[in-house]
Amino acid sequence: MRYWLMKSEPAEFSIDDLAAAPGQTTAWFGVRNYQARNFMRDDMRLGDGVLFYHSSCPEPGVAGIAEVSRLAYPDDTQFDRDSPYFDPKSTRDAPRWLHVDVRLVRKTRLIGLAELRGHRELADMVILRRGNRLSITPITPAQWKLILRLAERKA
DNA sequence: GCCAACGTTGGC
DNA sequence: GCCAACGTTGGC
Repeated sequence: MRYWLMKSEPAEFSIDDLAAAPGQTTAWFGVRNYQARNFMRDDMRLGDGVLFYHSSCPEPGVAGIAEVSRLAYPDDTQFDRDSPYFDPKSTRDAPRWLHVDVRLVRKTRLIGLAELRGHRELADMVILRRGNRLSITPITPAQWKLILRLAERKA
């Protein structure tokens, strides 16, 4: 069992959108970075823990807990000419982009970036490192435990 | 809107 | 295979 942090821009897909989705589940469509794809394709297992992170928004931070509910399969948006995620170089026979499904476990209070940075034990979180833009990053069991504990605290 | 950091592209 | 140019990310 592994743990992950997955970024989403709430203007595009927020924790509330996930809560409102059928089965409170979504395909993690739109990833177009090989490293992030490889995490989904090669390393994610059913039941892996996911921190749902809001990025590029007024209040960036962890907004909820989710879990991997389906192993990697092709991302349909790569074949859709009308999608911003269309990839003309990808084919049905050899799809370039895969994604997992993610299911909501529960919303949490918003744990903001400043708060995350305030914890020495979280200093190694990939997302807190300077210049990091990777949209899917591994979380250690210790980091996971601490952040879940923070989630239970009052805002 | 700014800008640092980083990934990708494409000419050579 | 190098690397400059370019585009994107994402916090501020």
